[in-house]
Amino acid sequence: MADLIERAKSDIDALIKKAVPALESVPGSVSIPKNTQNGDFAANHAMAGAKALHAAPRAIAGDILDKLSLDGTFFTSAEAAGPGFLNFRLGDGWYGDVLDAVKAEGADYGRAEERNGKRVMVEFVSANPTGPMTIGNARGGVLGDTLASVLDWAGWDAWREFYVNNAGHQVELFGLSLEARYLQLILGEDAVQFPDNGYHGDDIKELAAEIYAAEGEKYVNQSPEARQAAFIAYGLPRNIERMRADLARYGIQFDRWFLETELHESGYVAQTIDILTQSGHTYEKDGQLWLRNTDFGADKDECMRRADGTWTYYAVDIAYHRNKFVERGFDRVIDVLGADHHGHTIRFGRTMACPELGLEGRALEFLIMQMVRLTRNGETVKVSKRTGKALTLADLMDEIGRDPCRYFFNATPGSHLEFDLDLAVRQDSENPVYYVQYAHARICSLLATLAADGLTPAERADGSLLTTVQERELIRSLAAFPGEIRGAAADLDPSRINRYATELASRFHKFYNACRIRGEAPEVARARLNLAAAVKQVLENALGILGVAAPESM
RNA sequence: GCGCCAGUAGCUCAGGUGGAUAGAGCAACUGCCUUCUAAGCAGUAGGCCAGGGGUUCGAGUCCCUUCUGGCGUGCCA
Repeated sequence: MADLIERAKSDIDALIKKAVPALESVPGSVSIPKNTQNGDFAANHAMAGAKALHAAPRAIAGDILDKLSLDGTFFTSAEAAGPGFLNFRLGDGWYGDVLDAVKAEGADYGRAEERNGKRVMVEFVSANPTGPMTIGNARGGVLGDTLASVLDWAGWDAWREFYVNNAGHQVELFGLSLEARYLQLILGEDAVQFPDNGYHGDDIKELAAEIYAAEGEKYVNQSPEARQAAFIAYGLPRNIERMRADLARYGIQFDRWFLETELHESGYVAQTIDILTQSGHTYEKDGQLWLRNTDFGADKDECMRRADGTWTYYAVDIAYHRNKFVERGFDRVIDVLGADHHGHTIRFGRTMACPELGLEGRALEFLIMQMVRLTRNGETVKVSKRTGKALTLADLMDEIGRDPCRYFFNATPGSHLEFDLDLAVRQDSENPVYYVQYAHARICSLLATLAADGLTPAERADGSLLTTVQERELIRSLAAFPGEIRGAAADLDPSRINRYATELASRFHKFYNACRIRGEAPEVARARLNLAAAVKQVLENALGILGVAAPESM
């Protein structure tokens, strides 16, 4: 990977330490100043070393400058400024090198130079299969999917997994709801009471109607248990298939849909909890089995097995994570969860420390995202799958489409996200995704139009032909791409790529308005066209990570 | 009560491991298309970075505290 910003920074660090070896142990750093009048890079070594060297920062800076040699480097000047910064300015060669690197690496520009050989699982969405995907899943979907892409680009072997809770209370409720709707079709709506906590959505009614249409009244005289089991067996696969289809429209495909029932049927849950029992970390109370999670520093203990013999979610989750690490050997696991799960993540982290479980020290991380706040007319709207009033992901795809949705929901995970239902459609024109896509379409048009005039991009870049402020800032943005991917991976913040793409587009639009191509001297025109082509490439790479289309015209 | 996350322009939000004059979009106002896509660009205006202490050469950023909001503290997942 050609990360020319990183290389320039480490070059500066080395140059300074070579000039004044006493700074070798000083934690000086090189950064990019906000204001470009302060140079392209600023080093704070003189300030950081003031104490150790018992000298004023400006004096140290002067000493460094005296002994510094810039011959054969990327830099054309270095000067002391402000409280003791050393400001370095890049020469033409560096700018040309950036463009050549983009051209050389093409669709791989930004990727880590080599795979790290490690496998990371990103588990995300994992919605109950008791109804359609909702708007509540839109955020976790794009964050998880994009995070996996970012990790892949950063050198990891990324695996996308959807955990299907196809067992447990919610599924029972699903069966009861289907049963009620089915019987209501036959016996009349008033003759059958709908379960209190049942799923009220139309999708349940539709499934019940499907069953009735296919098999008639055959279930009326069966036992409730057999009937519910049959309806669950009918409904869940259909719901899962529908979720798969909805997510595919959203641009998300999983490597595996992991069924919770697998953990039950194989006896893996029992086996896992048995480890806890054998090692003395559990106790019985009122016919229930409890994990003494306080042993590991948690604020409370956790129920593992209910009095009726069924496993709790917590018990199954321990087994599932043991499966991820121990059975399947993932080096790292990242669970993308809503903020309403954060309490669980803290307590679960404690459980991981149980020595006998084999999960101690394993790299389990949580990407906690804050909730999406839905508003209408400025007021918060409460929606839930159970009441059947949730806006579905399919609705979103119909009304807004994939690209704006993926861009909109890929926002800083830690911040609340406001989604105004009234503005949902209008967001079309406001969404920055169009700003980015427009830049790409503009470049495509530019290249095509000028090719018709016989003008093609320069084969090799010459930085001395690209010297305006707009050209230089644009090239620096191109150079920043590899570092942005690394940062997004390190911070588990895929929304950084969104912001990067928006800034790159912005700098391109400024360049486009400031720098003409047609009518300029041929060398200049071809150099600028080469720059535009490089921007097109990096926009495609960034949009590819985001799962957003890069249209050739708009 | 305890725990986690947050509070930055009228609104929605950016502000790597502390750095030089806190940024962008929307909304408001002024300009720019007989030549490469105006879904664009240039400019004006808008701020006690919730309040108060502290750490140091230097704080939106780190520590303490108060206030406000969201979420959790289910044998739901």
